[in-house]
Amino acid sequence: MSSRLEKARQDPGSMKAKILASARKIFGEYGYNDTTTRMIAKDVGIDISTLYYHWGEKQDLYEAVVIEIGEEIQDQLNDIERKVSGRSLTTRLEIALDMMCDYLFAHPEVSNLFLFGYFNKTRHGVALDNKMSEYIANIAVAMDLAQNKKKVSIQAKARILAVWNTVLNFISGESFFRPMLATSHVNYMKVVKETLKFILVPAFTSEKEKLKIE
Amino acid sequence: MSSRLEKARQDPGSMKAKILASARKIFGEYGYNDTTTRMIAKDVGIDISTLYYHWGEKQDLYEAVVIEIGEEIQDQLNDIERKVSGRSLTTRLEIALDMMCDYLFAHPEVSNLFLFGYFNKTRHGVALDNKMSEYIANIAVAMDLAQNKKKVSIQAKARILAVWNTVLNFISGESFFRPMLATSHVNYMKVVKETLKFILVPAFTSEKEKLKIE
DNA sequence: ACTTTTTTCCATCAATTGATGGAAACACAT
DNA sequence: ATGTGTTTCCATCAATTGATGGAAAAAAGT
Repeated sequence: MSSRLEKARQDPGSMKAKILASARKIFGEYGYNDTTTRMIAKDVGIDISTLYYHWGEKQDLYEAVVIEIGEEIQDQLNDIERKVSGRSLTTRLEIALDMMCDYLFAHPEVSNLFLFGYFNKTRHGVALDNKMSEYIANIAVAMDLAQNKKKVSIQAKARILAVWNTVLNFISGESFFRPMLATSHVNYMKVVKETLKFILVPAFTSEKEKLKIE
Repeated sequence: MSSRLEKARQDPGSMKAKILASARKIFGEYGYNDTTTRMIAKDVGIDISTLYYHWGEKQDLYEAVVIEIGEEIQDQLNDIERKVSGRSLTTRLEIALDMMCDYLFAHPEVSNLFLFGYFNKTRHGVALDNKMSEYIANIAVAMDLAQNKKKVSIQAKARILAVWNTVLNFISGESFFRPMLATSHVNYMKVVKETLKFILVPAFTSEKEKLKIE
């Protein structure tokens, strides 16, 4: 299935790639179980047997989507790490939150698929679990919560998870939260960024001082 | 359907009530679409037509579950408000987080159903949306983020949402997060509480000082 | 003991869904 | 043009699922 994904990447105009793109969109909107192969096929404009011809089982197609997104996240984290290196902790946090928000708001299916993966009891092949631990370790080091990728305390991990989730929730929950806030999409993005900084920056910057004591 | 719920409440030993209890469990575990009426019936130990005899459509049963949980949350918030009144902001936050965590860890299906409701594009009748705005306004006042229930700023609302989501995520995501933290259930609960306080208390207590300036 | 009402289960339906076989349509080299 | 391999679609299957009709069983009323 990894080779299938590679082929789709090699030729973005190929039917394989088109199907993958639609699959990503639909899976991201409805989750694995609520997405039917017919929905994806209709979105591409093909018969479902054509979809099966190119991708085989529904599961394989889903896994390809998950893998693709996993790599995208990794790229994004690398980008962020490059941009924030050398800055102060507060600035690092602010830039990281801004960049992550921009990316996720532009690709809302990503946060949806993450959250679907978290809370679904019924597992569908490869989840994002695998890479998750790695991401967390990297972020912990980048945010000065750990000196060594190998040795990240449980507290540090939990804090990263809290941050990560808070971001994902605001993106995925927009259709639910925005009516409550009675505001536009553009202003919602602004408020989300503000709120994230408001909540997260104090915690981690005052922790910096606590660390000196320890 | 409200009268149906009332009947179930009147006699907790009734078949109606047993079905409701099982429905709450199963819906909370798998979400609306991934729960079949057969799963619930099997959990109760009855035939599915018995279930339909008592509750009618699947949707009605689901709505009854949502209503029940909504009322439970309201009670819980009232409890909290009673206990924290008069305390300092920091203490209020700490007590509120502790109590909410205790309740949600004891009833994990509650946070699951909340999150399912947030992110599902396919709506299933009554969601928890309605009460949500009310809850937020109440919490905002209780946490000194607003003077008046009627006038809660968009920033205040967003902050409450962030806190609320962070809590829900840790509860619902336990099966996903705990392996990453490689710890026991009991210790997970402890770490979650610590993490929530770590992240949330500084944000809101330093805001308190900012407010004096404004 | 008898009706009458309520409750439970068996059998079944129609719609949806993941998946496949096989025929047609297409592409392309010779 | 002919043959070969690829791609696409139509028809269909088996399993699942929400839902119902009707008969049996249980409870309640007289």
